[in-house]
This record gives sequence, C-alpha cells and structure tokens, in this order.
Amino acid sequence: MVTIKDVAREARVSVATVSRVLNDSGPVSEDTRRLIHEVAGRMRYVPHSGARSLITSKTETIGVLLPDLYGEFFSEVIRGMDETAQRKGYHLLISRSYADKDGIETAMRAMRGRVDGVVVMSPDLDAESFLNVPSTIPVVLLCSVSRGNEVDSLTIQNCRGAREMVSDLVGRGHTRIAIIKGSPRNYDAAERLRGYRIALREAGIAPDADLEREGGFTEMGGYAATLELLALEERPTAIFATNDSMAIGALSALRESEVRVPDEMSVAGFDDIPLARFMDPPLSSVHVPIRELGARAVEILLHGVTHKNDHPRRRERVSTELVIRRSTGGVPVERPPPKTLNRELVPA
Amino acid sequence: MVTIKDVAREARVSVATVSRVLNDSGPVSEDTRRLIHEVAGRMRYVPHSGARSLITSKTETIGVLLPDLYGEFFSEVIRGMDETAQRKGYHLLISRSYADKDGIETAMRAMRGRVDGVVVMSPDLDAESFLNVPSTIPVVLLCSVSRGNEVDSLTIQNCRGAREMVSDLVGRGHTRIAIIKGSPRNYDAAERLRGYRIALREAGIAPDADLEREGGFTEMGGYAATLELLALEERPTAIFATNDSMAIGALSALRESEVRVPDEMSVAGFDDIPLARFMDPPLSSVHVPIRELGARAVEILLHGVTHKNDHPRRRERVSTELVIRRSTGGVPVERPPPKTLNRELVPA
DNA sequence: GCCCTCTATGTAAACGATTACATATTATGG
DNA sequence: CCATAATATGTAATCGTTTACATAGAGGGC
Repeated sequence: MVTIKDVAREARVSVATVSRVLNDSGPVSEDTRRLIHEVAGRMRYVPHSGARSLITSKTETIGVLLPDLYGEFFSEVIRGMDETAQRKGYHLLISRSYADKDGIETAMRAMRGRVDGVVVMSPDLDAESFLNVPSTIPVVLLCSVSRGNEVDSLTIQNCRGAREMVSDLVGRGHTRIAIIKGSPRNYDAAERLRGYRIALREAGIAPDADLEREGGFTEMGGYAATLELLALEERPTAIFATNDSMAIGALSALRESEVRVPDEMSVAGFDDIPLARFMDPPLSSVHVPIRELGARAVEILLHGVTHKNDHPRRRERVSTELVIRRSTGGVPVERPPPKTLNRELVPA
Repeated sequence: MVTIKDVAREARVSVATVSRVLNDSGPVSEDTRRLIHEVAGRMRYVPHSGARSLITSKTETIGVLLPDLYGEFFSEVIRGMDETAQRKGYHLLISRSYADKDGIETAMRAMRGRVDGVVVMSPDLDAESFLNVPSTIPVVLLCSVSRGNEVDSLTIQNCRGAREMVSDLVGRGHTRIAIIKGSPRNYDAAERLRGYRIALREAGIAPDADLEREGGFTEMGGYAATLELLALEERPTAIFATNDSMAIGALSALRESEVRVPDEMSVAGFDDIPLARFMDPPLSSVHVPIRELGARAVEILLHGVTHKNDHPRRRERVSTELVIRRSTGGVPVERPPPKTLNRELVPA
C-alpha cells in the first residue's frame, strides 16, 4: 500500500510538502504542486484516513446505535441520517446493540476513537442510564426518554399523535376502540398508549383492559392480537395499532376473518411508513417524518461536534400529523407531506 | 480523554505492561495485572481503536457500499450483514453512494484506512469497472454483474427464479402475462426480465412489447405501470412485478380500479420481503433469503480478510424458491423458509 | 559459583498522517 | 547593497497504540 512517504520519495520532496499540496494548506510553488499531483495520481495514492484522524482527532464518522434493524421505519431513519451525514462529509458507523445497559456500554466503548459523536436510539426505558459513563463525545438520544441534561435528545410527539388519532376515531362514532400496544418497556410505545388513554378519558369512555393487547411492534404480533380481539364477546369497532407494522398485521388478520375494513372495523396505525398508503384499504396513520427525524438527529449531533460538546443541550420533539385514509373511513385524498420539519423545544 | 499513558503513570508501570495486561499478551505478574485492571477501571480508560488499528493494521470494520437505502429489502440485507459481522467482532461502515463509477471510486477512497474489506452492492451494470483501481483490500460484489476474476461475488438466482414464477403462471392457464421491469441498467432487473422471456418462449408465447412496462423498483412505479396495463385494449390476465415493492403498488392500483385479485388478475412479485404474506391478497413471490444474502456476503468477505485477500476467488449464487400465495391463486399455506442457505458456485 | 532459562518489566521504534518550527531562497524597499 | 519580508521547503514532534528487543532478577542444574 502506497503511503505519503512513497509519494514524497518519488517526487523528491518531503512528506510535509506532499501533505500541503494534498490538503491545500500552506504555500507551495505551482511547479511542485503539479508534480506532486501527477505523482500521487500515477501511484494511486489514497490517504490513510485512520492515520489522519489520529493526529487531527477528527474521524469524520458518526456512530449510530440501533436497538434492532427491522422494517421500513429503521430503513428510513438510516436513510435520513446518511443523507445529511454525507452532505456534511461524514460517514455512518452502524451498530445494532442489545437494548440493555451493558449492550449500549459495550457498543459505546467500541466506538471510542472511531467516531466523532453517536446517535443512540434505544427506546428501552432506562436507556439513559448508560450515561453514568459521562461521555466526552457528543451524544444524541433518539426516541428515548431523557431525564438528565447530559445529552441532546430528539423524540416524536407520540402522545399527542396518538391522542389525535383516537379522538378522530371517537369523532367518527366509535366508542369501543381497541389498542395494540408495543412493549411496555418501549418509550414510544408507552407514550402512544398514554395518548390513547387520555383521548378516551376526554371522550368520557371508560377504559377496558380487554381492549388493550400487546403486539410487540411486529406484523405477526399485530396479526395475533387482532385475532384475540375478534374472539371477544363484545368486539371493538376500531383498532388503533401503535405502529404501522402491527396495523398491517391487523389488516391481514381481518381479511382472513372476513371482517370488512372500514365497514365493520376501522384500523389505524402510527408512523405512516411509505407503504401505508398502498395497503388495502389505504391505512390511516399518524404521520411521522421518519427521514427528517434521522436527518435532524445528525444535524443536532454535528452541532455538538463542531462545538466540541460544549454547547447548551437541546431537547426537541418532532410533530406528527394525522393522515386519515380509507381504513378509518376517510376519503382517498393524498396530500403531500409538509416540506419543512415541524419541531418544538421541550422544556426540561 | 484518558490514554494508556495516563493509566501507566497512575499505576507506576510502563505503557507496555498496561498494553500486555489489557490484551492478555505476554507474561505479567498476577499483582500488576490486578493493579492495572483496577486503575484502568477506576479511570474509565477506553482504548482508542483508531490508534490501535493504525499499528495493527486491522480496523475490525467492514465497509458497505449501497446504491440506495430504500425499503425493506435493504433493511433486511443490512440486518443480515450486521448479525454476522457483529458475531465475528466486526463493525459496519455504511455508505450510500451514487451508483456511477465515480461515486463508487470516491466512496472506496474514503474507506481507505477505515475498513478491512468492502461489500459493494451496485446493481448498476458496469459496476465492476471501478476495479481499474485494483484494490488491495478484499471486495465482495453483491448483486452485481462480475466479469473479471478480481473479486468475490454473490448474486441471486434471478433468471431461474423469474422463469419459474412465469412458468407457474403459464401452468395456471395464463397466456397474456405482463411484466413490470426495473431499470434496464440494473443487473437484477435485467436478469429477471431475461427469465421472464425465456419462460414465455418455452411456453410458445409470443413476446408483446405492450406487456413490458418499467416501474423503477418502487411502489409508485408499480402503481403507475399497472394503470397503464389496465388501459390496454387487450388486458393481461397476470402481472409479474420484478420486485415486491412494485407488486404492492400494482395491488394498490388494481384495488382502486376495482379489479379483483386473483380472479380477474393474478399478481406476482420477487424478493418475498417479510411483508409479502401480509398483503391483500397475500402476495405470491420468488423467495430470496435476503438476510442470509447479507450474512453470506460478510462471510465471504471475512474469508478474504483472514487470507489477506490472497485466496481463490469465489462466485456464488443463492437459490430462490417459488412461494405461491393467493395473489396468483394459491391456497393459503405458509411453509417456513428453509433453514440452510442454498447456494451454488458459478463457473467463471 | 556459573551458566542458562524463565519470568517480569521497561525502552523505543514503528504505524501514516499533520503541523509547528526552522531554514533556505527570492523578492522588495530604502 | 543590505535589511527585511515573503515564499517555499524540510525536520522532527505528535497522535495513542502495539511489539521487538533489551534488561534485570530469580530459580535450577551442574
């Protein structure tokens, strides 16, 4: 592998000069500049990023810690992250970690010296506990509960979104509204459940434990939960799945059971993944700007990076938007999602 | 940030001893070993991976070059890669690159010194041309045409899979079978189209240009292409979409046009993404072991890494399997996918 | 008591870049 | 024509590790 020394030797100059030419730093005569470019090109010299980052202490890489890589939601988040990261000249080092504290800590250790900052997406409720290792590099907590004021955080307006969706169902005459929850240890899931309960209370509808099922955020889970709901003495007339994967599972179960949607049963999801509008019937959902979520997380992180992690901490929450399609009795109109990302600061 | 020197000073030993303890290399007395562990733990010392990899010339990271991060297919591939990579102690550096030669070259340069090998997934037909930069690090070409013998490659049995699916449609009595193609520059797309044409020829069905539409591998593209097909004088009775995203778009268009599936129109996809079986009706598809594909790519790459890229090159192709569900008139039976990955060596 | 072999530790040279500082050359101004 | 400044280049330290080699002491066999 050809190094800067090889280039210097071949061009009969010092490594310093080569470095100066390649980085456009310091004065170099036009002749040597041309010469070195020619030699470097001919020798196919490629700088060793690892070596460079050791001395500059910038890796131009940001780490991403994910709980699991599953489904279109994550695919879109990563896409958003990669887009902005790349635009700002950064790379993405992705690591799926076990959601527990140990897993996160191990992963964080492994990232030392490889990244300039980390986006941690660990919906697990006690995610922040890994912060007893006060990290010197910037961290953005994504979709996680954040208690302390050590790191920046970015979350989804889960509670409000869920509440709006359930209220909308109420407005359409439903009184027996079931929910398919995610894991109780999952922050997003917990917040969406909270929104559901608030909406019911506001509508004066008594909660019913039979109507709260867990689906683990997977299609299969939503499918199974729906079959359970259908087996109830007194069926619900609407199902609010707390993410789209489960809603898709629900639709599948309803079709197999020959329950017509939305005539006999309304179904709503959460996230509004790109697929949602292609479902049968098109799925009502709480729109989350998924890509922008990833993009914004990277932006916040890079702000921390440029300020050497010595900046006032932010706590942001991105807005959701109700998208009513046919699965809850809406009319088939597609409005394009808003161009700008609506977000708000969350008081500590 | 605390370095190995700090630990050495605090423990009153040399850096060499600290290094030996932390890596379990060379003899160290039990006393010093305990001492150093204690000190390192107390000071929260974390080795700087960048510095280490500079001297060991192992980064324990593998690069992944993707054409685009879109949909469940990529999400699953990455998942498969991450699983095996992590199991073998490697990280994933992911980069979405413009599919052209320049883009790949730039991305490859940027990875110098950051990774021990690269999985390049560039379905673009002239992907391998970037190899005029004879890379010294191992490369695995994933889902790309590979002409030379410079690198390992792993592909999908596209042609056979497509051929089997179309033959199956023929066997069910269809003679007007449309195809929704991907980009002609896409290797997978081209091969699937080839399989379709072979199957038609075998069945003695004359090709019909009207029945070949392009959908760009997206839901929207499949949706639009289907509307075009429905507008034809003489409609097809079956649509073979060359990936599931387009098939989902097709189902959506058919439903809106009130064409019943499979009674009036059969629909088949390719890839068999996890969602396929939850469609309405459940989507017949050519099953591709997506996660295993990613996993196997990493395995092949790591084989190259351990052999310092001085190993006989492999050219593998993973088998597909026909999965007939209701969208082409199948009966609703779900068989679990095979546990082991079927693959074969491809002669050069 | 001597030599050899272990074991435990330290010293210093890498790895491949960047960059502060020193030095040599040329240009400018009086 | 000399002092000074500007330009061009080289030297060597540095980043945080690993590791080959050197050294020192302990133990064992003769």
